Amino acid sequence: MAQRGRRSARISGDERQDAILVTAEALLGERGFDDISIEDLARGAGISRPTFYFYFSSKDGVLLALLDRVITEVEYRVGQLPRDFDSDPAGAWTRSIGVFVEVFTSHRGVATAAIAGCSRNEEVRKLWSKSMQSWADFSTNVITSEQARGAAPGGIDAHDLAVSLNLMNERVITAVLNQESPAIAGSRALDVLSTIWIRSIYGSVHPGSP
Amino acid sequence: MAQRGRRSARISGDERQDAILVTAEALLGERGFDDISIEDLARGAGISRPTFYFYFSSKDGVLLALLDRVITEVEYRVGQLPRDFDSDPAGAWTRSIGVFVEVFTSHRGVATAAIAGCSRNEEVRKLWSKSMQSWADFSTNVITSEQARGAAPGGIDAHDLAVSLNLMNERVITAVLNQESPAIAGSRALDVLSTIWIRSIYGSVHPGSP
DNA sequence: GACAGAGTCAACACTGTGTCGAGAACCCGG
DNA sequence: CCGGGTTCTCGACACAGTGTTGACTCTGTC
Repeated sequence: MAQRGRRSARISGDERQDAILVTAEALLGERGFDDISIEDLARGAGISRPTFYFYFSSKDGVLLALLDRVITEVEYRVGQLPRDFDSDPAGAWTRSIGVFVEVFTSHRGVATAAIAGCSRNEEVRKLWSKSMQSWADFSTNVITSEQARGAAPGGIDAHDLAVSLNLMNERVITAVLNQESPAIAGSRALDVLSTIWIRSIYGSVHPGSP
Repeated sequence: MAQRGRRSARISGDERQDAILVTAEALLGERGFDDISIEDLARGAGISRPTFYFYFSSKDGVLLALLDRVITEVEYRVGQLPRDFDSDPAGAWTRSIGVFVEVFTSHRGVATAAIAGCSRNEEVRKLWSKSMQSWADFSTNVITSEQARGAAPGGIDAHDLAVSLNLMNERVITAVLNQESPAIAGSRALDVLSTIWIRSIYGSVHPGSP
């Protein structure tokens, strides 16, 4: 059955759609989103420019699809993590932040294009902000319960703290990925970020030790 | 001498240049940079589109000039501040951060357009990164000396910490100005940011008390 | 073997950017 | 007051990129 006839005379729609995504992610690895035209994507996928519009309504539609996959990967990997904030707070925070660092690093082009795209496109902004919101909510809950059990001091609203720290992560990671200056060394990013999270949540250098 | 003759028959070049800047800042108050065309700027300044190019080489040139003025204002106001980090660390940090919050808030449109523009334009990026670098260097020096005099604990590189906190400020302030979600309330921003700075620099909730 | 639908693309319309070259207004020394 | 350089102005053009339209070609199905 495999390969009925000689070959599928025409490449299927799904393959084409995928070819566009693959081309886009590849091109995003070598240049910025703005320097990629729809023509480039179409050519890379072996179709003409108008045909591109059969699969995506715009260049941003492609970015949206790519971003969606990256976010799903983060959600999945964070979901796999143990929730041992009360037994090992420092380790638990570090592991969560580590997922972001790793996933965004392995999809550098998509991550930077998507975050830059937030200022330009409504839908990209919506999708990204939805995720940021869910991560911030998760952090808020953990911080609130750490404050409730007396492990973390009050003096700051848990939600404000959670949002600010998540925004910091976003910005610091983008700076690293873009090789901006100033930025910090990629190899130290995780360490630096978790230190700041822990110090500002627990108000002390070594939390957890009773 | 005032108003020699009847009036300058033609408006001077400097006035035109200024009219463009004024128009740009006004329009940035009501819509995003991408939604403003060179035509809009020219019309606002009472000139034709080609004439615009006599004064600025592109739309980004205008943004660059506006950003430059904002940065100068921050530098000036930070320079006026007392440098009393050893007698009142919390207050000193809060006052510095407060300058950023105030100046960027009062030039909301320029600030958000410029920061978004970094991902698009080389020169805007250069200018912004130069300033970020100088603020990060300043913070690094203060943190280093706080660590040296034993007021702040080690365990984190002063420069890494300084850069990350400055990037956090940038991102949190932009989120507030853009009314993003998640973001924090503008009225609490200064408080939240300084709390995070102080906790992560001093590793404790109340620094300075010997 | 014709019909439906999925897929394809040449050609077009439009928007915005940037350039060119001809000219108008202005300034100053002679 | 005149001539010549400088500053300033804009109509007309060239161009790149986006998005649309309408006709055409497959491919599987009844």
